[in-house]
Amino acid sequence: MPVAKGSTIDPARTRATIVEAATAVLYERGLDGIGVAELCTRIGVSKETLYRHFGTKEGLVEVMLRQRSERVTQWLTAAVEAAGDDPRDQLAAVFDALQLWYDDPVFRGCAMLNAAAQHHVEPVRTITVRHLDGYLELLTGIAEGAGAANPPVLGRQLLMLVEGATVVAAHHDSVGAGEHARQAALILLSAASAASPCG
Amino acid sequence: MPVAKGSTIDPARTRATIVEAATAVLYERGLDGIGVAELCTRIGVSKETLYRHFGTKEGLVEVMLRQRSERVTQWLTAAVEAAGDDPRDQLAAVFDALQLWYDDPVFRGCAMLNAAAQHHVEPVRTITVRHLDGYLELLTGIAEGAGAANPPVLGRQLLMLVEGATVVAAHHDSVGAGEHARQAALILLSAASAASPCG
DNA sequence: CCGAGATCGAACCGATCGGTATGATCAGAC
DNA sequence: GTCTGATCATACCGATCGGTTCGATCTCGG
Repeated sequence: MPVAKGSTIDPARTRATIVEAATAVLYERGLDGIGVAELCTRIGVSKETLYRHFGTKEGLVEVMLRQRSERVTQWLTAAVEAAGDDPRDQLAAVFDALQLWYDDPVFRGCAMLNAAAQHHVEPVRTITVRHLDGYLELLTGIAEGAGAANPPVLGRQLLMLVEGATVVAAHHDSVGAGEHARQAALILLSAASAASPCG
Repeated sequence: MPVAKGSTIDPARTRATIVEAATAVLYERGLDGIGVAELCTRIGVSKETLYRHFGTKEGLVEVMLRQRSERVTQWLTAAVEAAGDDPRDQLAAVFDALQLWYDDPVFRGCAMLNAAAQHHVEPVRTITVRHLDGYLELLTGIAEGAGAANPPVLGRQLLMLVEGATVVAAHHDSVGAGEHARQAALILLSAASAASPCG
């Protein structure tokens, strides 16, 4: 049932299916936690096909990490846009979305950070840096919209809250992690937006 | 020159030396980034000796992670105690200490989190959870000392800032990460301690 | 001075790793 | 109907993995 036999119209479809399935399996087991042979079995594709599409295991990993980074960032961006124009609502939407992720039974932390923690290879590290760049841009934008005194710094502090909440949810306790981080974020936003306390 | 030949008085010394050296090498290369053979060469010890002391590679990893977790936590605790009685000074001391760590050329993020990100084995995950427990206890104590309205929640939010700052420093940019996190932490502390804003 | 035991170096083990090659099968284009 | 090429299943490759074994060497306690 997987992928399909023969040249089923579409090599691109095969490639997409591989990336899709590999993303789930590699996220669950860890990049080095499963060999190519077993990975292919789980995906339902032959090694020959996988290597023709991606060259090496590393190649597949990079493609899938890039796609995952893009999707997650777009997902968060969409949540922000759906929250309206109030920066406080936008920020709250970020952490509400994160809590939904934390509650997913398959949640295992940020795939890019997990990858960077083990694969010291340069391409993977670059993907992770770009991924955090995307988050930072989104959060700094909210900080700007709120009229923060120093949007880049506030954006970075919010990034720390996002990543910290994700780490705590993944490795300690996910219950209420998003909510607690959201409360903290809103406090920081308020403090940075008021020219002086109680102004 | 390493460890010493024959039964040099002290098997315990050999064991300690192995843990010490393995900690540095495994932190730099990643737990699965180096084989036992090369690891032994770098340490300057024979495989036979390593396996007699630790049974398996996993056994060595667990011993070294436990030791590292204890040391780091004690180091942070000492920094807090040296900062005096003012909770604000104590909290600032935490992030100042962290920034020193981030500036170390060998800094590669939290070893326990890196390990948990790849080794899905239970013992390693347990060590990581205990590690975060230790941080949380320290930070919640500061929150209590500051008379926070809800010390457990504030402690958790501070934990997120600590871990978030470490992630950002390790995988994005270490410059000023500790300082920015410290500013955010102090804002949260103020907000949680004041019964009402500007009270 | 001799035995116990800690260590070393190196050979060795089976398993698994990432990656390649082969031969057959099957779908679609022409 | 035939050719192209995407796919599969399988076998295979050398390298490396974690782990074991062995003989020699050295230190210390008695």
